[in-house]
Amino acid sequence: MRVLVVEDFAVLARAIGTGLRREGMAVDVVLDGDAALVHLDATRYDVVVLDRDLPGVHGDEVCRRLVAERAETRILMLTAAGSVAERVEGLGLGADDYLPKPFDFSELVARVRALGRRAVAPLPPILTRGDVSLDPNRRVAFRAGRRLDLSPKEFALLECLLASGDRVVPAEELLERVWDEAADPFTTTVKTTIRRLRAKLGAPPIIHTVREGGYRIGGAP
Amino acid sequence: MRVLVVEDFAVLARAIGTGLRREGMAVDVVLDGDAALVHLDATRYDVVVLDRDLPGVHGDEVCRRLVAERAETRILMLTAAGSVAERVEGLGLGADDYLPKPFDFSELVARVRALGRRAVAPLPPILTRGDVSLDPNRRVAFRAGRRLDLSPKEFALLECLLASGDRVVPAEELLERVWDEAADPFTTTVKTTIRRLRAKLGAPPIIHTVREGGYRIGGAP
DNA sequence: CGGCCGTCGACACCCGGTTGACACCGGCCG
DNA sequence: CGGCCGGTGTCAACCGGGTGTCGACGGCCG
Repeated sequence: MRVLVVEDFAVLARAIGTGLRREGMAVDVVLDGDAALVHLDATRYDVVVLDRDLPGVHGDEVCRRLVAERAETRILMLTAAGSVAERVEGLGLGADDYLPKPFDFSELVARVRALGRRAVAPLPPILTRGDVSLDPNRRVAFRAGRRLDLSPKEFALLECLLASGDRVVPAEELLERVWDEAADPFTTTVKTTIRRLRAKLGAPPIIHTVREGGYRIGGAP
Repeated sequence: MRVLVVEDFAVLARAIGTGLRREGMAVDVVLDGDAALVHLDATRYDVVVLDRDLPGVHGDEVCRRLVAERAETRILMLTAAGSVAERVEGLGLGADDYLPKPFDFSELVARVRALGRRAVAPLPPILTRGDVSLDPNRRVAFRAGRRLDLSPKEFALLECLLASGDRVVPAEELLERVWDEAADPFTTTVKTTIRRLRAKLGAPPIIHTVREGGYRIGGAP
């Protein structure tokens, strides 16, 4: 885990740096806001430990820039006085956590580590087939990087096809899985929805029809 | 956060219930061990406030069952006498914390909240998504640096959405987590509260609606 | 004790996307 | 050549979700 420590009080900065290194982190230490910005431009950090009161560029400003440009970097802000007002301000700037001085070193370690853990993306259970992908949790689907705007039925249909791999799914099964109600077996709604889904998926065609069999997504035509 | 209060002294039980609700928690109250077991089978609670001396099934027994079956639920045990021996016993049964009667109500709140935080994960205390941030401990929330003045329900709803990351949260799940079991499934309170929350969050919209799916906060529209 | 205010949940209503039926077309295959 | 399966165009009804409003409840303060 890469950590940047921004703290103008040199003794404290050094202590934090060596302490975090002893915990197995890769730590850079800088003493003012300007140096912080230079380092932040050059390197991707997982966590920034940021003193609020800095000479030169103020900690708040560093924080603001960081939030705007590097959404993936987590910020632990150190504030001098433990006043509620100050904490509130730091929060409003987009810091992910704050720690009032003086603090216990073990607490700093725990919080930096917690932030680092959050930095790594959680497991994404995403269905993919060719250039089509679908995230059931976020309820979004993409084709070739472009986001698809799907209605609920279209989404469920696509999800069902993707979940079936390259198997041919009979229309009757789709009806049963997507329209879980008492499905009128003579309905034309599956083919209608397939049509609209195809239109939104665009070219080249990726939902193939197997005559008398059903539908299959991706793979060979 | 969902809390179950198990306390046979009805006046105290009621008081604890309303007090915790005022703190924004979804609270169910039962008066004996049998009812507790029924509720615990039916619902997933984050924290159980458990009186040790219960008519019917004893608190210790409830605790034992709970530890065995629901590792993710935290237990705060209330005991009459504050003897060390009792405390040791309670903890030995797997309770996560212990509070001797009589107790100060603010301490109860603090401990329940601490347990609730621990229940999810050792997540950093501040939830952030885009330019919205929220501190569950201090009960404050911000958008773009401006403090939001939220009612308890609005706060709990926002907290729940933020804690769910970019997952789509079904309205039914929100109802279950933010409101308590008196929840009539046909209620319109979720959409009403969502509306008021949106109004307070202001522009640009950050709570997205997924038709037939639920609500999702932040990320792409 | 009484009135004021914030909260919260219920209706009633509105709106626009979604959906599914119908009619028709076109091509593959017997 | 004709039947049949599946694609297409169109359209009206529907439904899910947003909005305005009101009344109940409870806390707080005079």
